[in-house]
Amino acid sequence: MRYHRIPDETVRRLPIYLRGLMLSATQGCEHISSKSLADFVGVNSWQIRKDFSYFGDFGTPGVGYNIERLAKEIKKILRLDVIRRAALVGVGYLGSALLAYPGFRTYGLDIVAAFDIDPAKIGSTVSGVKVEKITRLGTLQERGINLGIVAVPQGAAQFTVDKLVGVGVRGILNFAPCKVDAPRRVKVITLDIAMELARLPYYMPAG
Amino acid sequence: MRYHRIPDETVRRLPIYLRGLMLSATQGCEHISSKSLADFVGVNSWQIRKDFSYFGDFGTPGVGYNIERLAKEIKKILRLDVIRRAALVGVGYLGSALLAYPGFRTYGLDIVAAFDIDPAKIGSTVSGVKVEKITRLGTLQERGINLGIVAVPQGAAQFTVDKLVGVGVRGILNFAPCKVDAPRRVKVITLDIAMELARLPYYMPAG
DNA sequence: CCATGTGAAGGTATTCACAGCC
DNA sequence: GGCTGTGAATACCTTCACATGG
Repeated sequence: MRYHRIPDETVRRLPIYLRGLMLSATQGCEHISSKSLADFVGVNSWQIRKDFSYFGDFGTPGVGYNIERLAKEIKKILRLDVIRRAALVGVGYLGSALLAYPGFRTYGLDIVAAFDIDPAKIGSTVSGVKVEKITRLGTLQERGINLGIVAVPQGAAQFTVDKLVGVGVRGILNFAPCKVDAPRRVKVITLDIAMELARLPYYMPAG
Repeated sequence: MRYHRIPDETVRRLPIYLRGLMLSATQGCEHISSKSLADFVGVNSWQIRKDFSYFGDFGTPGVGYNIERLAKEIKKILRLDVIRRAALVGVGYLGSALLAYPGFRTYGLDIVAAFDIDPAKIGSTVSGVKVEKITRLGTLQERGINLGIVAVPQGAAQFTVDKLVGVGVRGILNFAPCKVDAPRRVKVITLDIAMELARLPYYMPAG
């Protein structure tokens, strides 16, 4: 089944696999079986094989998958093969935490610009990134930045998204706990942290 | 179809509905139609009606849903009808951001304790919560805390989860970018922020 | 007339089981 | 023997269409 559209759920898991592959690459092995990778990342081995089957034959029966080759392919599919430059809007507690977070580098993602509306913050440097006036968002395009991260209060979220869309951003990660609208050509992923915590009690049998 | 298990995907959406309902409650209306709620939260109206149908008849044909009654029911289903007390482990950038984040209160969730391993942080107060030595985790049970939030570096995540499980925590929100194991009676939700950003480029047509 | 609630249909994702290959 | 890749079976979720009720 070589040529097939990749299901969304598979795309969601690809970064997990990629992380697992990169980690096991540091341990000297050249190949990894779907079973070992399964133990590593917490996904069934048959699910892993099925997922990989959507985009080609990367495994060798009896041996496993070539770690480096597979990692490279996953990066290519996720379009992470080029370094991705992102801009952060909103340098509050959460924004500052994101600037300090080393995890983005794992995927070749880099937050290279930060914007805020608060004059007290503008001009300061947070985790090596200088905070700029929000009116300077217009410079994103010429700086090759097409990913936006929204970490502003709920009330400012739609306005911020509109601005980002206006300056050519193509993908937005929104941390504000609300629905935001954007043209279809711009992909928005909303990540509401409180919501995740909120569904935890449902799964706690009693008490 | 009155008595039916609620699908996981519906449970995932319940907090969205709850937020929408609480917000529209502040606008004076007593009832809301599935169509209006749909515009509000970004979910189809038929999906909303189907979701609500899993746990009872709350709507009145021709009128809509009673906002207060429905919100109360959703809270009950999610077990958010009692205030939930959570403990945070790891008061770094992300942990501090979580302590300052007002969004948890929306769902009746409250971070009432914080722990860290760094002597420089212990004893200090962050957003009104005193940072305690990690060895004091044993006091959670008597303080009625059964939710844990893990915001420690990857290398300390499994250790932290083990500790939390040991002191009777029943649900864990893990921000460390790795799989963590826990007994089946403890529900773990892992939220890897970088992973969400990592799948964004896939959906960006070109460039 | 308007909006809910729900069977039925359609689509998507997961799991299984095993043929095929190293 | 070990492990991949994949059709088939199953489970799950979404969408539709409309009967039912206020």
